[in-house]
Amino acid sequence: MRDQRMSRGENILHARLRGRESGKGQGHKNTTPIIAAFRAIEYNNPVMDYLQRLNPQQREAVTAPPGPVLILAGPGSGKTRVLTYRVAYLVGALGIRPFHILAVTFTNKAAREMEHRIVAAIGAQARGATISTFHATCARILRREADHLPFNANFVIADTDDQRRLVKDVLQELNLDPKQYSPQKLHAAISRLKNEGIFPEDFTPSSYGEKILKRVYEAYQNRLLSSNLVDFDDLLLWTLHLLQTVPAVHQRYARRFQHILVDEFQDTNLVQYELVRLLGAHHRNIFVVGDADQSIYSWRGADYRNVLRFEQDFPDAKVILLEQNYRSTQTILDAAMAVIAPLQGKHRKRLFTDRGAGQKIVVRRVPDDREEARFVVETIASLVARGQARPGDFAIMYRINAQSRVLEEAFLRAGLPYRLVGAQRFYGRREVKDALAYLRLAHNPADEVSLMRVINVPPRGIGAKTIAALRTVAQRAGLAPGALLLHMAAAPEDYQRLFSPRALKALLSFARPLAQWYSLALTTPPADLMTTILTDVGYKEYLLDGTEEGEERWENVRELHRLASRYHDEGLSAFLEEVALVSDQDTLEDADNTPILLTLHAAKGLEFPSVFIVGLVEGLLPHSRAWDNLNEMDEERRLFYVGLTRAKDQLYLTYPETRMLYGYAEPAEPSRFLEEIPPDLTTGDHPARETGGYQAPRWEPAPPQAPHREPQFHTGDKVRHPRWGTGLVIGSRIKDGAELVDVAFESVGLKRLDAVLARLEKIA
DNA sequence: GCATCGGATTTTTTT
DNA sequence: AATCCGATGC
Repeated sequence: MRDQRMSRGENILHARLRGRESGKGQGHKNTTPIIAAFRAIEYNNPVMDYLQRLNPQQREAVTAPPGPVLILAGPGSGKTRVLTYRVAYLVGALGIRPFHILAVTFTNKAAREMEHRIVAAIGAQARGATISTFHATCARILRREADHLPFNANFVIADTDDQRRLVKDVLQELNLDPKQYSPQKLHAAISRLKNEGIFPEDFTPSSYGEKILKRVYEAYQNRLLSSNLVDFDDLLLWTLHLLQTVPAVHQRYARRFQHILVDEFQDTNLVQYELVRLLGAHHRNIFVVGDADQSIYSWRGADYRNVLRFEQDFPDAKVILLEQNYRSTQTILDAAMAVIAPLQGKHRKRLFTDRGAGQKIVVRRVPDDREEARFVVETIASLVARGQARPGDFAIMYRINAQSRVLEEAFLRAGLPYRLVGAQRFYGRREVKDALAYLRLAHNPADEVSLMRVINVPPRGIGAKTIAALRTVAQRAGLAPGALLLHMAAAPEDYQRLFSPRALKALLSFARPLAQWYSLALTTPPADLMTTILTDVGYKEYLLDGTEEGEERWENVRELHRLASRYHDEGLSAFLEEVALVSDQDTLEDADNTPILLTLHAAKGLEFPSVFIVGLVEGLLPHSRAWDNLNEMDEERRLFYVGLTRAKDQLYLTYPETRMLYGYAEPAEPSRFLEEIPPDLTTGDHPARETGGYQAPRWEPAPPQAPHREPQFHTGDKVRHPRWGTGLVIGSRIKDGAELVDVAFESVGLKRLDAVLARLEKIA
């Protein structure tokens, strides 16, 4: 009731506002109390100041009347700004309670940033709005509504690794040969079904392969449920199911979320679309922002056609195009447009800026990925040294994570700090996963994936045989193996007939502490619980095997402990959820002024003054997986487009003549996308520019390695270093194409330096 | 049950 | 190159 009234009030206010806007010429004749009130808001409210700073299209978007709104926003067109001010406007100008606002993004970082900016715009009155990711929002709803669901509220979120393990397990259970039915592919197929909103029982197989798929999907889903687990896709799927089948729940959330805003709308999948549509079915206050040209997640079920669907489902939607770019130079935009020109689309954009042409794009051909990395590091180092840039101005982007390695090495070698975006690096580590599995188990002993992960780590005499026996007994008892263990700890005598003495002893050695952790988990903060568990099982001693690697692993566990200690008040459940839902982008902190290494995917939504895109060769970008698939090829193109449009001022594009494949160097062709960039926009080694030159016949052995360079410095030379002053060269040699010079400085003594990086000069 | 070795297999991108 | 898997020997 109350909600209804409020939203009617909003509409009245809004109608007045619009009337006033369109009738500007009429002056201030109409001074009803409500308009007077509105003017007071206008002059006292910071939001209204900000409105002045938006361009007409942005302002139109921000102040659009409630109802369906579709914003098609080119890169750098101020889309985050529009979203942020829209929320600020809803609250500050229309008086909507934040409680009624739901803004969804794809990463926690984006959500945090939006919240931060909203608070900056309208202050503390913004508190209470739900600004979060799809997945986190759904997880919250599921926990609250667990009564209606086939799992309970302390479910744990299964990550990709868990999911893959489960599929493998299931294959074994069904006696299917994992070589014949790739777990990877089956898992992908299951995920695709889930993203389309299809539960196992809804799936009608139409071929033998699909029959198998259905069986695996069913078994997989049963395993998840019996473990009280939920995978990423389930978070969305179960929430949709809930809204569709439980009217009371649907009403509750549809009433609560009177205004829904969605960022990166082109990356929503069908289930997400349906969620939004259902939640907004009554009030229709749905404000979505997207750019079909930046759709790069179709492999994850994202469907940019949701943009079209939206237009169909809400034919009265206000559609606003944001085309002016405030980020990049025209040169960069021209290159970006050339790259996506071959794509077909309804609204082909024209990107423009008033920033001017700017610098040409630097294109660089290099012999291999190591030289490429060296080029990147040297370029950065020399620009920074000359005071022309700050280290934090640079981002280096690549197609696949494996490419980061060489880059990291180059930075390390040069002694320059860098930051790598990627959570997997940490959360994917074995020791981190082990420690988390213990915590998950203490929280939810039914979790079979976690149980199997750590039941014999460190080794405690529970091998395949014992595990099989445990599973059989558990199945007969109708319990999850973990639950059975708890019972076993309480009443070991019941199990003497069921297990061999040896197996029973081994199982009890795990079951007893498990039971303790389980009761401890209710009251103990996560970090303390972790300490207890790891001490109980002797995990530290297990890791510290005297090797350096062991030290490193233990260090990672301690890092996890530090993270856990931040959840002292929120508790274990919150910690586990947070850990499951961190995205790669979330690991990026913008403060620390160092170059950033990241995949092109992770770069979406970010911007940097200078951007390197490396590895621009066929097979990498476009990735070889896309070679025989037009849709995927288009997506590769968009991915490159996303990368290009991250740059504000300067782009560097590099392509090695070889690429590494499974540890071997293979000859590589320049990327077709690179060739499509008009050469005029570039300087350096654009592939089209070398057509006149001599080209070695392909079949001949590769030309001699990188030109063997002679040292430029010789023993006895006098040199000057920008920081250490003058010194005497006492030796020099070429290593990995770099010249390493030993210099005795008058100030600091003996140093070995890279001649280029150190900007060493000869003096007479 | 456990450690070790050799061979196969892998990688696209991520909530 | 690095990890995973299975077979082998203890």
